[in-house]
Order: sequence, then structure tokens, then C-alpha cells
Amino acid sequence: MDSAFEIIAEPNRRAILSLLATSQQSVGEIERQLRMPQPMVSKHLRVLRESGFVESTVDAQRRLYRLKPEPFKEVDNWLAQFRRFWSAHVDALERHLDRMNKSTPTKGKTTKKTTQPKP
Amino acid sequence: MDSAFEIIAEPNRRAILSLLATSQQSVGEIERQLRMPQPMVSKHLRVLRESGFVESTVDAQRRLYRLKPEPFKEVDNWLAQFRRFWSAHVDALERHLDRMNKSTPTKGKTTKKTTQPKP
DNA sequence: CACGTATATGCCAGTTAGGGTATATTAGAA
DNA sequence: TTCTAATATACCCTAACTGGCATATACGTG
Repeated sequence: MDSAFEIIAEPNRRAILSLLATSQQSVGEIERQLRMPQPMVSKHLRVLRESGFVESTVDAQRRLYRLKPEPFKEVDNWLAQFRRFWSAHVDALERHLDRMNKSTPTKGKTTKKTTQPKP
Repeated sequence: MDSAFEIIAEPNRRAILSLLATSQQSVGEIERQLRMPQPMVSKHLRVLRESGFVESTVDAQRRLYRLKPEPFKEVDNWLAQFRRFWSAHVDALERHLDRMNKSTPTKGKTTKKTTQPKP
């Protein structure tokens, strides 16, 4: 289990990563927020640590875990080769998504001007 | 094995997807390019098809496989929550990566102008 | 030191995915 | 229809991952 892809294949690990995306957390905090048995949390954290997704620092008896960027970049990098492809299909999706977006304007880059059928 | 993440966890499947990123391919073409036994190709293609990563059309006895965008977007979407985080670290990596990039200029967005020490 | 909290690790069991090989299916050609 | 090419499927086997539980380790406190 070496590639970043296999690491994020596990749902609980993705959940942990999502938690850490907000801010660093101790094992116990993760345990409580995800309602996951502690040994399980520790084991997944080990996998995440050994694959470079997270790092930890000591705080008394606690260990504080936080994200590390590299593996994410690796995934993103692989994904890049498909961006060109799926963005060709976005036009169709765009209209659909525009209806849902309205709340999170993100970057305003995809907002081209699809005739704006709703003024 | 349902989530898009588990699908792309498999290296051979990622290889197939990368192949298809260029253009659609028949099973035999994939088989030859990846030097993979034909039943293996078919099995992986089945998984990719059932998870929505690819679709196929019939061409005589051949089946032509091509990508479908949705699952990629799903992955990209999950990744999005970490972008803010890792882009804070990019500055440090940028210099390092620029040395390797030189061959694949991709978008010319990260190519800022890091003093170019080697003309 | 004894004790409690926080975290890590070891061991076991169940499951499942992936590879290999043989075989079935589908479609075109002779 | 028979033969051949292209692709799909079935079956078996092994390896590996995940979860659960018990226990070990680390650290602070009284």
C-alpha cells in the first residue's frame, strides 16, 4: 500500500483527512468527532503518517496531527491529465451546476456567460 | 468497491485511464500498449465501466472505450477542500518543482520566474 | 512510586480484490 | 455453416486490508 491513491481509497481515512483540513486535531478529538474506536484511529493515522499525508507533534500525552501537502499534490497532478478532457464536458454541466452554485462563487473563473437565461 | 477512490487505487486501472485520456482505444490496443493479459484488461474495464469512469461503443467485434467525466469530478471535488491548504505550502515547493518541470510546461501558471538559474 | 489518561501496537478473523488460466460469447469472413 | 478474431466471463487461489479486542507504552499527577 504505497501510492497515495490506495491511502485515500479508505473512507475512514478520507474522513480523518477532511477533519484535519480544518485544523490540527489530537487522536482523541478525531476519535470523538468520527465516533471511531481509538485503536482504529491510531492505526489509520499510522498509515497516513507513513504515507506522508500527515505529521504529528507531541503535546503532553496528546499527539497533534496535521496535514502535509505532498501526497495531495501527487493525486492532483495525476488528475491534471484529465482536466482538459472533462472541462470539455463542463459546458453541459455548467448550466446545471450554476443553479446550485449561486451560494459558493469560488473563483468566478468558470462563470463565462452562458447566455444567462435568468436575469 | 463503489467509491471512485477505490477504483483509481488500482495502478493498472490508472494506467488504462491515462491511456484513454489521449483518445478512445479498443481492448486489444490497451492490451498491447500496457502489455497486460486480455482477460485482465477486460476485467478492469468492466470495473471502470460499472463505476462510470468509461463507456464503450461497439465497432464490429471491437469495443471502443472512452472516458466519462463524472467520477473524475467527484475526486477533484473532494480534493478541493485541501487546495487552500496546500497552496500555502506551494511557494516552497515551487522552486523545487520548477527544476523538474522544464519538460512539461502544462499551463505556464506555476512558471513564475524563479530567477531561472540555468539559461 | 502508584495511578490515570492518551495513544500505540499485537494478534486474530473475516472479507474481498486481483491475477492466472480456461472457456464462453459475439461478430465478421470464407 | 464453419472458422477466426475480439472480447467477456467463470473459477480458483493467494495476499492483503480492515475491524475488534486486549494489551503495551508514554506522559503527567498526586
